[in-house]
Amino acid sequence: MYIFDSVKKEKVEFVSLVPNAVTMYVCGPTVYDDAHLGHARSALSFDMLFRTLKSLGYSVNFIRNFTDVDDKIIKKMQKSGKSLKDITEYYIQRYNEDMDALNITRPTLTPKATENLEAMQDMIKNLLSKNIAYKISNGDIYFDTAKDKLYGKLSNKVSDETLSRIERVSEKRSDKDFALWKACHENDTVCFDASFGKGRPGWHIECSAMIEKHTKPIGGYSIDIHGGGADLLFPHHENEASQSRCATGHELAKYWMHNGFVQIDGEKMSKSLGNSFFLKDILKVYNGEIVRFYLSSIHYRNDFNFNEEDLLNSKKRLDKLYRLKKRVFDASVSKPNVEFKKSLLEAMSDDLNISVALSLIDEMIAKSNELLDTNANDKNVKKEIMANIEFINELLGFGYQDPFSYFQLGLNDELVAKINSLIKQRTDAKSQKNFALADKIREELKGMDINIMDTPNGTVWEKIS
RNA sequence: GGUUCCAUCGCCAAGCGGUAAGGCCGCAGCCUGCAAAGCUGCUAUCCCCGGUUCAAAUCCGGGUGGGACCUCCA
Repeated sequence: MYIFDSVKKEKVEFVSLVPNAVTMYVCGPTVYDDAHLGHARSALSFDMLFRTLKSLGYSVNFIRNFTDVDDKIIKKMQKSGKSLKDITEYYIQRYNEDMDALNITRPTLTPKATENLEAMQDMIKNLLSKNIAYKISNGDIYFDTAKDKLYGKLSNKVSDETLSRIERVSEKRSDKDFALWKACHENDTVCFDASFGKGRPGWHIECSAMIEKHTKPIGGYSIDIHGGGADLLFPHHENEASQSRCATGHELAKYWMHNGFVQIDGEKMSKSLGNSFFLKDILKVYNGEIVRFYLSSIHYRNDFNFNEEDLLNSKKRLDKLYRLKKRVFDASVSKPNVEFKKSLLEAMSDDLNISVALSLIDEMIAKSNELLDTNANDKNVKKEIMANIEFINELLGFGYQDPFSYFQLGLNDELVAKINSLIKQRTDAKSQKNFALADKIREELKGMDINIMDTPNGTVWEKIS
């Protein structure tokens, strides 16, 4: 397995801390709103890593957190009058629903910040006792970045210019110091007790504390892989790495991986620009698997430019897989083709090279169709093809639907009945050599986005686009 | 301003020093009543200029043009 380490900035061979086992931690969402395309991309990227590692035989401990205490959530509380728990539980459920729709595997552990306050407080106490953290007059506790000689080595991004952009708090020892604990003020509703004063945790401390709590350090590292969106490298991951290093004496992660951003029609997607695409809006129009296939079709480190035209094009590629599946649907599953399985796994083992993987699948589809053209009833051929598709699903997470219902997505019973009736009429017309009428009916179906195909076993149809 | 990534066929997109994968679109053929689907074949010398090398889309230098991060963000 080779992965691109975004700290070393090069592709490196992955060697797990413990043989045959991997611990990976990915920064999850702050749950104050519905999940957008960016959340999907991140989850999808690491889902594919998760699946690939498992297929390679590793037992994988995959942790992804929920940030369920945060200023943005508090703002939402004030606006809506709802409780913190009402808001976060709702959006956690929404997040899970949306990710499930994309067939994203649930991590082995999904800790919440509010359920790990003790671990955070322990780490803050630890840092205070070492005089690496300090309290200012309003009660806030800051991390003293000057105490960590390695601060900045992760993102390589801490210049004076950069610092001038970070929020200035006069009592901070240095502008780069960041909050570990934000003290309660008179009107604050979200307050947790701690020996060093009531308050709530800063953002960065939660990941460090949860990793520390849920994993066992080995070989100088807490975990094998730490992942997240490209924007998190600085300051979030820099700060995480620094506070963990200072608190525990060892490094946080052996490898760091960051997924690229999603743009919409060439524009950056962000809350402030107001062009944020919620997953739920897309899922109303397109089946989750189609969205998954599209979003995963480009290498995880590249920027992804989302647009509907490309989505529709990528769907055509997935259609071909399902047409093949239709041809073998009645076969049981045997073992996948050895060469195919090996090459697919090899592609994904090369820093998740999905493009090569997809081209291998296209190749398999063409070969299989050819085989079926000449050996239509060879059970062993069919079984192997089914097994190939099954393996694609295991490794890449698509191809799992019933092939017939896949081509009927978005249709209700009434429409299906009408389509079948039209096809019957056309078949009758054909048998009477009334091709003019048959073609007219075909046109009518096409107007309904229905494609028909005459096969030796009768006329079959598909919903297109 | 600092840091950083990228530029490959009409569109999407691999490639990581050894002579340009794949998909969409298009064209031709087989198949078909005609189609559709499927199969087969065809379609690029890699933004520009230098350099290193027997050999560069791939490495180095310089341009040009985009993007991202540096503020909450996946």
